[in-house]
Amino acid sequence: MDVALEIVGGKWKSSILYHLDTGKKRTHELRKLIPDITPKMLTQQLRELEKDGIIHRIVHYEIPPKVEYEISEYGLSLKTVLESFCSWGESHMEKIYGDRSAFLEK
Amino acid sequence: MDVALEIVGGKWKSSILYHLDTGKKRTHELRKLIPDITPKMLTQQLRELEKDGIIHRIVHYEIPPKVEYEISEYGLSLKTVLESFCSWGESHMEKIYGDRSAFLEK
DNA sequence: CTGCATCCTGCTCGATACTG
DNA sequence: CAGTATCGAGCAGGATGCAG
Repeated sequence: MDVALEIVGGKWKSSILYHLDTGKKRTHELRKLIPDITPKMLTQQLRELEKDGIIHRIVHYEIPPKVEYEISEYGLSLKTVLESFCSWGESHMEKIYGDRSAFLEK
Repeated sequence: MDVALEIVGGKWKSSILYHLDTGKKRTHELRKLIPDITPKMLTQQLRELEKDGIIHRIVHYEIPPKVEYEISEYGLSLKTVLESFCSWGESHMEKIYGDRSAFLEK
């Protein structure tokens, strides 16, 4: 349990995984998709996910640099679990706040 | 997602839920089951779980005091999700460390 | 464009001692 | 037995500036 939490527990990891689910993404694309994340945190969380084998880091040696990230095959096994976890969170949220907008106003 | 993480994210909540799964427990029983937890943290985490509607707090007004905690009906819906999440963590752990003992030595 | 290094802040959690 | 209060440490996370 703790092991699993360490992997998804980072403040931004769920967001990153959520967006990578749509397909391979470049670093800058992720920044736009997650506006509030700082470059540092993005890199840091990506490194951790990579270290855990959840995502792949694909470096293209060009000028300007180009780096892409995608969910690994192993990461896909996590995705399934995360989805059920996430949908529980959603229904819980609705129970508490009535609807999503009320929460976002926080 | 973040909503769900806030609920299970506490350092001890998963342990507490795990033990309460076996049935109603008194405060002191939980302390024995989770030796490293301090009284403060136990109470704090229990209060948060109670606030989120995951567990029930049953107070018996006696001398000496007697308080019991049990998983609520709503908490049961979380349990299912947690179990799949947890078993993913276990298989991940085995992939990384080979087996459990290697992890516990950390 | 991408990523690292540095410094700093805030929150979570731990230790300890105390009340009803 | 159950819970609270206070203090302090550690670490994840934010801001900023620099490098390849």
